[in-house]
Amino acid sequence: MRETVTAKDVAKLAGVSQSSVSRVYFEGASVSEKTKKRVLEAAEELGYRPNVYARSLITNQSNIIGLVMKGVQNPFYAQVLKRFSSIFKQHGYSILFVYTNNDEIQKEDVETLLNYNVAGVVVTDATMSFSVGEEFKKNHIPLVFFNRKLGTGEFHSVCCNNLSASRSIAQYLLSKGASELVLITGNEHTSTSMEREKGFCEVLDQQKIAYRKYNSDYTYEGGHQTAMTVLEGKRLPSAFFVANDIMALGVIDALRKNDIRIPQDTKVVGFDNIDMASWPAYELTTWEQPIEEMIEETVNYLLAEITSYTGLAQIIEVDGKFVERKTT
Amino acid sequence: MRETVTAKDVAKLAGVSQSSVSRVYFEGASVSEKTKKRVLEAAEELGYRPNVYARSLITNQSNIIGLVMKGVQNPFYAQVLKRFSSIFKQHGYSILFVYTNNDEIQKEDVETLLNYNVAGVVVTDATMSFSVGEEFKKNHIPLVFFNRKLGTGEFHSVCCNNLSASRSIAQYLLSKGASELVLITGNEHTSTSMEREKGFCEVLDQQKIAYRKYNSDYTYEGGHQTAMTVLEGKRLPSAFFVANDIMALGVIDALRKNDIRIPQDTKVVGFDNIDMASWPAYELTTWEQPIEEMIEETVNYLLAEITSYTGLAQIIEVDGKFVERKTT
DNA sequence: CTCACACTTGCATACGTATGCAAGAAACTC
DNA sequence: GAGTTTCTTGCATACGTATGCAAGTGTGAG
Repeated sequence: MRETVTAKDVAKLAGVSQSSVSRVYFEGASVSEKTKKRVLEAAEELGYRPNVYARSLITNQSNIIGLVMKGVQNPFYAQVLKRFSSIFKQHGYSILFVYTNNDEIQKEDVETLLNYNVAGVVVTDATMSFSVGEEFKKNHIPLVFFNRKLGTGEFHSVCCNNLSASRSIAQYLLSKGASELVLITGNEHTSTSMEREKGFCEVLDQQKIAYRKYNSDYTYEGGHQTAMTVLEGKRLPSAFFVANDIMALGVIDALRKNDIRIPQDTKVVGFDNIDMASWPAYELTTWEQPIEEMIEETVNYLLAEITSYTGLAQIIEVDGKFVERKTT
Repeated sequence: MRETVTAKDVAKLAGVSQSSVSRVYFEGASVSEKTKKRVLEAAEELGYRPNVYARSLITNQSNIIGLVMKGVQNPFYAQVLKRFSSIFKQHGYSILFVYTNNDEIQKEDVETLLNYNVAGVVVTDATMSFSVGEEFKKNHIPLVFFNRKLGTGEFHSVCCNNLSASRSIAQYLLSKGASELVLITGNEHTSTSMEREKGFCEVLDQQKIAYRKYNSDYTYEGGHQTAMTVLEGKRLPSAFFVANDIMALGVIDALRKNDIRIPQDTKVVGFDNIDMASWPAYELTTWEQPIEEMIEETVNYLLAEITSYTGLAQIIEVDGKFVERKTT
């Protein structure tokens, strides 16, 4: 039923050995131009494609990048997915997409990645235990935490400089005369949430400005719900700092539902600068994460580690920039 | 560096043959409970995981589903991605995510899918040439067009009943007293766009209602831009039918920018019922595509075809339902 | 022409698993 | 207990490729 064309078939047609066929398709092997040409012609005629499984079996390598993601529905990560897929394809890698329901990456997911002997792994918004990270290290599989950190430098990580960003945001809000603030964080176990909280609160504490903190979950619904809860309290805060944009949109809609005018009655600042933040319906002031730069850093590191594994980890923080719009 | 534990190692420790180990991990092979237990214990102790590449090499099968997608940034497809990943994982399949930049799926992408000998393929919003579809058929790889059609029944397809849906929408708008309409389509080469146009226009033609048609691209920016173009004309249409929600949001924002009140001055109807359609900022009237049902149909077909390939194709159309909100 | 060297090629084998076959063990029938 | 059937197991081999090794080819220097 399925006529598999093997290197042997091509060899026969081209009048060479199977080894030579193999060498034609193997980067860096030594073949003469003449046989290369003959092999390629024969391959073309037969419709030969090297069998990735046989190849991976023997080389113990693959051209697959594992991409672990949870919040696909957050436009920020949708864009991240798109860019990673696009760039890795250019470099000849395919994407094994691993969706994690739970916050923490499951053992099952890790096994999948190990089973396919992925060339590298990008973990985006899923959290991961230390031991799982070690598992990859043990297998010499390069790993990057994208927009997350784990531990204290044991693993490679590419992030926005959340600390300085959230400090800037706090200072900006204070300069606008905000007096009583509300902070809405994302999943409290994530480094991004903790850092954005830390930088923000540091400044406020220092200036002895009162603030309330609410914990949410990085989703629109979460932001919306949390804002509703905030509004149950008597006092309307003078500004909201929301740990990501999609939650911020939920907050804005909740405020509007309560006929609270933005930015007159209160202000809202998000984080990410997703496309929607610039939509006329929201015009959200936010902090732009430099996605392209972050992705480039991630890809470069992974490709380098794939070529020659060192296991050296570094925490790379890129700045991004403040984007002022109409919610402040 | 990488200590690979093989079935042979497990066999030695368990005091059985490699074949027996293999049989323990192979669905449906005959092994006694006793040896099964011993093998599993030995495997546990050594940390054995069957090598997928060796397995695929010999069985000529894989546990990979290829998912081809373009508009990841459209929340509709983000949700589709999430659901497919989740469900296929439950059935023991991994997802090879293939992002296509171009409208049409590239030869390169097809080769990737064939190289990995995917168990099945789901093509969502990418268009595909007939010959490419035949390629999969030739290799007995089940293929589903999700929310798209190709040809006239040669390939399996799961769609919303676009024709009847868009007819209903037209009738609804007429019942609301709309007199001069605007239709904004998506990518004009896609079956969804053509069908939604056809159903809509059929009704209008029949009733001799005037309408203008504009071609756009299924994105927010496209919808926004197209609406701006529409508004350059002198007459404001009494209603817009926009071929998907994300474009419709762009249309709404464009209308608002021009101080046009919805639904008083004009009305807007979308298609998909993405989460954002229900957000207070938009409250978009739309047609709900029954994602869960469509996904279930797709998965069932694929799983059945994977178990036993027939190559029989069917066009499955599910109804969905009208969701009336505040833009009409 | 000889020798040394670089380059190219084929042979044989290995990667880790699945599976047909035959033999052995076990269970069951009469 | 003998005969029959079912279940279980090990042996050997195959899947399609990469690669060490040795042999072959060609090139250039002297």
